[in-house]
Amino acid sequence: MKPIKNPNSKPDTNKKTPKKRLGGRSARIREAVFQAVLELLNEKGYDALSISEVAKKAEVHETSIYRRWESKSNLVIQAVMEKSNQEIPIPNTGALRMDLLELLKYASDYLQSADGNSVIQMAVMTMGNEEMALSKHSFWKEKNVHLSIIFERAVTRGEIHANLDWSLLIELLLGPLYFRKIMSEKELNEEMITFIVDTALHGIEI
Amino acid sequence: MKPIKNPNSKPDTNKKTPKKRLGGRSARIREAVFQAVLELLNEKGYDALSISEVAKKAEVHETSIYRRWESKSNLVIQAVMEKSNQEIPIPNTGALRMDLLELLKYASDYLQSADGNSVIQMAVMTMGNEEMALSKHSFWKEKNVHLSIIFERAVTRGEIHANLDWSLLIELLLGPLYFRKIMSEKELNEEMITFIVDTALHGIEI
DNA sequence: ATATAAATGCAAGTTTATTTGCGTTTAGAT
DNA sequence: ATCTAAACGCAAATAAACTTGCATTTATAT
Repeated sequence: MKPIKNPNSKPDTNKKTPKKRLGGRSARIREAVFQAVLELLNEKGYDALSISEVAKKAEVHETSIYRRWESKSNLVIQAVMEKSNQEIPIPNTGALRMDLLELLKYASDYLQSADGNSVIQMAVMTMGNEEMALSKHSFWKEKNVHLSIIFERAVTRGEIHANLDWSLLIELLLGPLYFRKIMSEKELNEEMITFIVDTALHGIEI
Repeated sequence: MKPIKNPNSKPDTNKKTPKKRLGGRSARIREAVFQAVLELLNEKGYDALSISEVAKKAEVHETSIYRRWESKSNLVIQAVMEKSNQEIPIPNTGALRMDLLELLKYASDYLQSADGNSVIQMAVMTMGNEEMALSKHSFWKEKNVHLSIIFERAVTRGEIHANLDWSLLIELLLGPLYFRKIMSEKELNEEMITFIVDTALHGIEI
């Protein structure tokens, strides 16, 4: 017999919220579904990705996906954000120029990988979504703070001025990579990286 | 993936080719549909946009849309590309720095408008689609060529070397704007534009 | 003006996406 | 070990997206 909710009952002030299941089968399904989403996203792009295909690839019933994630966009965003949560390795070569060359090499490889593709697609999808844009922004602020150590070390070594706005510099360095990746068919190669780093560093008067 | 039909493609040289109708009712419907697409794209975003809604808003039967544009993605990219086909006004102030400041100001305003939003969404949407990516790439190559006049004038004035790779420079200038627009909630302001232009110009040794 | 067939409208179809009801499995609590 | 209900699988229903055949309109060539 189905329990009937009494509309006159007092609101549940206790912390007796429904006990979510995070382990076991639920966790396995979550992983399998996210994995399938990322593979399909890279294979066919967001537009052509279908829930039923995800279900087939993850060997999960599609009803389960509909009930847990509500919509395709929500599902994809969850999958991509979890995947992109890995920390960026911060180079520490002892010289700013070399650090930046390594950083941009890493960023290029990433952008040209399946995961990088997904991250870009997700970033743009969330442009119109207030709530999801918030997560993305704070996510990027964290990355930004994380990258600042490169510039702090450079200040310590006396390579740059302490009052340099390094967040602007990061945008100047990474922006062109994203731009080329989105707009052009050209690869993100050594020549481009060198041009960006050297122009930027010379530009800020090193 | 579905075969893509491009209504804008030039008639081929074969004499037995069907004679396309470009004027009258066809043109009116085309305009009404594109207008509806752009409005709905800004209102609800790509994901939530449906052909039937477009048909209703444009007062056209949805069958006509399906037959002419084949797919949602194709329809949207055609509409956005036509809209973004307005030529970029090329500044001609007599000095490269001022030209670039004006160019980036224009690009910023555009990126922060409804149309700019659509263009970015489309650009990313088409990353996974071979055929559509081609249109986008040649579209951007044209823009690139169009922008080159700024640098040709600067060479004539002796402001930069003739062998400067200005397509790389364009990526360095515009990339950061796109990057901030996609990843951050910060506005594309004067400070950023000045930083980009001055760092770039100083970087390439003006 | 007339003829031709391209483009559209309309009324069906079909196929894919999404929801719902219900029985089964199982994570987490006692 | 046992109990409870969250999460799942399955089948069947509904809704939305897309297609097709045919009649009508109309852009364009003659």
